[in-house]
Amino acid sequence: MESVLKGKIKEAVKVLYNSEVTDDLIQVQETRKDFKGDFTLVVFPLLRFSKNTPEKTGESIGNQIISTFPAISGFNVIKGFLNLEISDAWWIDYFRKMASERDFLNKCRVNNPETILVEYSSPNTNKPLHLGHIRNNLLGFSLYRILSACGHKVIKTNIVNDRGIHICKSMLAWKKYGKGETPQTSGLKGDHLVGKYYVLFEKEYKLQVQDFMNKGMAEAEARNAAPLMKEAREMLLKWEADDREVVNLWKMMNSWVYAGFDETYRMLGVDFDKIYYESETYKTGRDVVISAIADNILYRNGDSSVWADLSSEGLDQKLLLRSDGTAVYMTQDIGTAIARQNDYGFNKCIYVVGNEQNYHFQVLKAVLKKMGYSWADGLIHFSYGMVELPEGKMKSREGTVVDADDLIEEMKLTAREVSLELGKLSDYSDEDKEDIFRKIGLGALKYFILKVDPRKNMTFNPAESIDFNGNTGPFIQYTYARIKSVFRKAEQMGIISNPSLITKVKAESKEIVLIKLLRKYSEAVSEAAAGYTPALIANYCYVLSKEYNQFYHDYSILGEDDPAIRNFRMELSKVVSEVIFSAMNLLGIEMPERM
RNA sequence: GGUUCCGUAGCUCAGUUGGAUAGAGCAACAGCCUUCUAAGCUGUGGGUCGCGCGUUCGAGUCGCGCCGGAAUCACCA
Repeated sequence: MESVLKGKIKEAVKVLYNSEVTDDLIQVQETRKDFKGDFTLVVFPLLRFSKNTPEKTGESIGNQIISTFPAISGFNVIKGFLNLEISDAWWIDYFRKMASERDFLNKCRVNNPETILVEYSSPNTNKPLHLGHIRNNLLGFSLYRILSACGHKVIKTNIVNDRGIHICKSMLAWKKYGKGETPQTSGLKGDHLVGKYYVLFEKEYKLQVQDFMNKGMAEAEARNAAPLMKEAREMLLKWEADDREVVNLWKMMNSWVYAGFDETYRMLGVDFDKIYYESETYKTGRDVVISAIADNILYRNGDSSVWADLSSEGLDQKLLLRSDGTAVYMTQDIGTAIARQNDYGFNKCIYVVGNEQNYHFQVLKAVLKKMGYSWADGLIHFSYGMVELPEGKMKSREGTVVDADDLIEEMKLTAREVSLELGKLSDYSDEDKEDIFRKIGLGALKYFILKVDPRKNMTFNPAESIDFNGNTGPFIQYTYARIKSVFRKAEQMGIISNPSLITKVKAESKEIVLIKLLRKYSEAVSEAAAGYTPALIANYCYVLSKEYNQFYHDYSILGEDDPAIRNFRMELSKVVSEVIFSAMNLLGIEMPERM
């Protein structure tokens, strides 16, 4: 419609002022709610052609268009804005096509699909997932759904940081103090069990450091000298030397962690197509780095450490191999990126990683390009903001970390409480009820996180539990469940709607507003994909739900006597429910049929 | 100190490529269930868009400078 309209305006300007206008001067936007009309032409840029006042210019163009374009039923001019009114008949006809063809779900498909890897989650194997990981996982998974909806081939991937000194710490503590404790014997989830020993290590280690410091040692020295740290380092060396006992312990404890993670992922409803392990990819990175020295791309320092000089790219010197030859984080990310390009030949690889690593990814890209990998242009750091508590950053040392499993459980409990209080599900089996509680609790959590612009830091206040009213997941789920309820009732009454029977009924303004909103769905998905912003879809869902609830409140659907109007309202409701379902699905949020 | 990001109502957040009188929710207060689900709907109050200058017919949005906050600048990950 906009492009047709722009064409007409262009014609009108030519007829009126004998001037060819470039497209960028024709600014058509949706008319603001508080004015009459559907589309608004901003006339200021056209004054140079009309050589007249904004009001007169608007009048002339409006008159010219209304006489040549039947879809326009009227217009008004306020200041420099020409508000064009589209006839209800046109909107209803538009809706009839939309409802009949049901093509609103894939209008956002691109012409040239790409192969895109989305990396998200990226946990360490020494502690359970927390709220920050939840944001990460939800963003990554939603991005996968959104890009897939646009027709891209998307591979969900994860990089597990399963090696290094941190995991040796948990292993060592378990060996020393664990007395053979397992998830089975303790009843603890595997990741929590391992996390417990990581915390225990830090606690004992701190005591040792303090002890040395009390004897007059400097802190840095004490940290190095503490026997626990020495032992952990020895363990790491043994691991790198493939020491059988250490490797077996490592495998066992990691398997506990993975079982724990899998459960959290299952609860969150996220999964992966391909998981990479740092323990496997760091070697590739190391080999590539070493061969790049021979090509003079990288250089070796006097102490035999290896560096990249990125000063010509406006960056700094970056270490890639330590003087003892071992790999750093950057090295393994180089290896992983190359492995992924070999495995999938991706056009883009999107890293869902917190904004604290902005510099890291700038360097990663620069190093790969320096090494001659032109595909490195396709590496994209989807940098999202931190989740903070009212008193600031979450700190594991101070025990202020919000545990993922706890939070999920809490959300389900709250959903149960609210639901039971409202008592609308009394005829459901316990199993069905629990499933609904889960959908609502998780829906509230996911929406709470995804509705915020990913780039921004966000605040989570544990004291005020996540809301179920207003701009929330359950509000949107409720809107959906209401529509479903209408159709259950319709079935009982034997009323069936049919999109092909939509005729030019007299529509209420709220109904036209809904049609306009539905029309914008694919646009919202495209924009969310282009800008990597699931929040746009969340906001779209809210606006649509809010508008529908007003309509629902003000008008009767099944109680409407005029069969044509009833049919139209039923179809309108049905398409709204389908769009809500589909949009929320892009956020990974499930919809209950009743609640 | 260098670089990057952020600053909108008491709180949590929206705000399209610069467009008209800056919007929601929560919290507070006042209403609406004999009717398709009240997890809803309606209304009231609440703002120096951090501050200043500039570009423009027009700036919450763009540029520059301050103020405030965050991240990063490791032979950590």
